[in-house]
Amino acid sequence: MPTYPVAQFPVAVDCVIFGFFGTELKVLLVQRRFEPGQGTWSLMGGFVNDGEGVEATAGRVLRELTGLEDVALDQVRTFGAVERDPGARVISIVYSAFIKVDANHVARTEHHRAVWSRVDELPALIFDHDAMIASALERLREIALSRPTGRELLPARFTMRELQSFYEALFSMRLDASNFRKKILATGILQQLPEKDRSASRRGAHYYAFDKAQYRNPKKFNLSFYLTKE
Amino acid sequence: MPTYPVAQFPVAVDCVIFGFFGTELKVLLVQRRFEPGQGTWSLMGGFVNDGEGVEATAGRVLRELTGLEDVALDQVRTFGAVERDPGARVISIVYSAFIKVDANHVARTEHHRAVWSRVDELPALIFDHDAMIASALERLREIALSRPTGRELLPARFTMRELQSFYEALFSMRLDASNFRKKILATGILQQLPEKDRSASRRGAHYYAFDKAQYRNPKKFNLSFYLTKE
DNA sequence: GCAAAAGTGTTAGCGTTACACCCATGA
DNA sequence: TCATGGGTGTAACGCTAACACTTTTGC
Repeated sequence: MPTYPVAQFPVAVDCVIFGFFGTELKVLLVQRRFEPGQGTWSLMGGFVNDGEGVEATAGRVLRELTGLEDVALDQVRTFGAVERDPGARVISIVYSAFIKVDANHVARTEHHRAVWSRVDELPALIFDHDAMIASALERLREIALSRPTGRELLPARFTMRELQSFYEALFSMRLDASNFRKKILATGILQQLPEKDRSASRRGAHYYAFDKAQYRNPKKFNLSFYLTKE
Repeated sequence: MPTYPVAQFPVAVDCVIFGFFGTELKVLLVQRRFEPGQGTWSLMGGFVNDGEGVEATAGRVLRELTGLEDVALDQVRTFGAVERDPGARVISIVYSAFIKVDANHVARTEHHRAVWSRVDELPALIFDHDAMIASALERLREIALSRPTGRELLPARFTMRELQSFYEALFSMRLDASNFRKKILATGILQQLPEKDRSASRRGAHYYAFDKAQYRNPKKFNLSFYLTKE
């Protein structure tokens, strides 16, 4: 450290938690529990503690809200404008996480009065949390074009239509089912399972799962999504 | 702010300053001026002051080192591991900047004992500054594939070969001159100037400049660089 | 048989790579 | 005139978008 005195700040971590619900991409919002802005919709956040790495803070925040452990967290961006929080100068590091929604953490999220909100229909949010979500979404889109994505958001097995719906929700575009199938199968990241889902059609749709090895290291992966209609 | 006490930390900004020298992409390194690690090679950095946005801190750091104003700064990533600086818990936000090297700031950089170092031949660096540079470089590569890049690094006018050399240095690959020319011209971001550079060939190579309007908003921009040889 | 979704096949066209070839000019 | 880098042309190929078509099966 230099010899002159150095200013110090509270450092927060805010988490953009994504979930996928059939055809809708959503983020988890909570109602802020203290002033300023108590009761306003907000991302789940927390302050970095002494002796705690910021990634660990993000993990703790996620665990508090959802009970989930060992969830991959991606650092998105840091927001450090002077006036971003009118109550105090807080520098906030945004992380994003992708979770599969199930009954286990519903009780916890309800305790925090958390709700899932569609990313394209967000309510008014506190501070710069709308920009935080926009950054996280932009990053997610970039990632989804350059490497396999969705394993953390989709159930263990899923139909081709469900996977397509995920990409359609992410990019807000309709994709051609035939071409989507060929492109995604060509990457080799999917394994076809013997079982079928018969809920949506007479014929039934094969379930797929991500191929663990190929997912990490796909031979070929250059999805380019051009919108087909709408 | 919550009712319980919240830890506070010094927050630093470290700048990865890129420069392009003919065929070599370099970063500006300084010798650290205080302990721990005084004298070790390091990125230029500074601490965020009270009432100063982190982007402003980055601007100040860059100005101190180079004298340059109004340089575009990109936030790269925040490094917040507990032990990253053994002297004190410091959370550091990394910014990158691209500058055109000229005589004006050489005096300043010399005052800081700064040197330009090739990105592929970096000396031992303090703390996690090697990871910071790696992150900045990775980001720069991503950006260069998705939108016009190089205006901040190249001189006001440049030959096609120089532009190609920039991409070759950035991606460490040789590109086919004929195809590079066609691809980059197809984006419409270049204006051919009437003057020629006769230093490298008998015939002379046209100078080009970036078209201001097209650079911001190119009609078509999907450079995909496949290496041709080596 | 029919409807409805799953899944396959085909074609035209575009964009790319690789490389041959022409151009301009100072020495 | 020749060497040198600048610049143009082009053929083969791969990939994509669009969409027609076949399959399966409960009703």
